[in-house]
Amino acid sequence: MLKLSKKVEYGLIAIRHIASVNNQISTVKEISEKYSIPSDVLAKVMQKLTKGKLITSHQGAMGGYTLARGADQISVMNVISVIEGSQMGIAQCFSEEPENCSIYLNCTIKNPLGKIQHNLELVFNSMKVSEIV
Amino acid sequence: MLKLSKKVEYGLIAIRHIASVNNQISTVKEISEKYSIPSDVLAKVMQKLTKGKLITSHQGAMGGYTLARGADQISVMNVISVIEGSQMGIAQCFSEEPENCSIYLNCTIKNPLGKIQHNLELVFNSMKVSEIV
DNA sequence: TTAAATACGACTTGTGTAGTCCTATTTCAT
DNA sequence: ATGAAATAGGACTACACAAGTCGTATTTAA
Ligand code: SF4
Ligand code: SF4
Repeated sequence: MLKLSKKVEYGLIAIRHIASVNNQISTVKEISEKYSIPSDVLAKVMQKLTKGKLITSHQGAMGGYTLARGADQISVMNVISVIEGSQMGIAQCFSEEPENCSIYLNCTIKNPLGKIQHNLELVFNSMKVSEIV
Repeated sequence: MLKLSKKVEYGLIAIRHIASVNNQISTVKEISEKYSIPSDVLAKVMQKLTKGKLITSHQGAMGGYTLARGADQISVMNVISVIEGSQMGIAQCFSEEPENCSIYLNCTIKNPLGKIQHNLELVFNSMKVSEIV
């Protein structure tokens, strides 16, 4: 609970790695071996990051990945959103239809939790990959 | 991912409720009906909050629960810790033995994630139940 | 003595996480 | 052309956790 998924961690490690080698093209094999990450899992993470336009893929032999923008313009929140495929929500009613929560109408904590949600967004948005290198 | 559990939400709703009726004794039945919470689930949540000394139980007929301290001295973090039974950790290495993570030695993001962890703790610690009433 | 309440363990069901396996496609280099 | 190196992506398994249900024991006021 309240834990980042391994996929997100792998994504952060990979992006930070590419930034650390000055945005030179990097492969899944290279990264997975260097950080002991299962290559199949990392491969799918990279594909999601590509679809999310955080990195750019270069297919074929001698291919790999490079960053799609500066490391100072990629936040932890960006990585979370792209990999999870949805907005981060501290409670059900923030990430899906509020009506899905059977308690919604009687709920007395959604507003205060909204404040917490907002503060968490500030934290994740303000931490950029460039600070991690 | 990064979502509070229903147990925690139920705990917050219950504690807020007791505070809202000026710390008068309140029963599981009363709270579960008022907020449409499954009573069995709420019952176990209340037992955990009791063991965690956030609320006090009064057994037997005419029994129920009251707060064990002022609503301004119960934080959202307190509720999370007591109900989850462990410290909140944004990554495995913050809530259990770091060695459990097979990547730990090669991990390049644990320090930056530590900063995020610290900021999240600030957010959850600063929000008190008294602000929710 | 009875009824109302908490205490607590066992169980089921559903969802999500992490990882594996297999195949297709793209592209560079020979 | 061909083969090797790389990304693309679907199908599947194993496991852990979340949420809820059920049954029973214990406590205590009236
Ligand atoms: S409505 Fe209340 S209970 Fe339902 S998800 Fe939002 S916060 Fe949680
Ligand atoms: S060590 Fe790195 S990868 Fe392992 S849990 Fe901590 S942060 Fe996540």
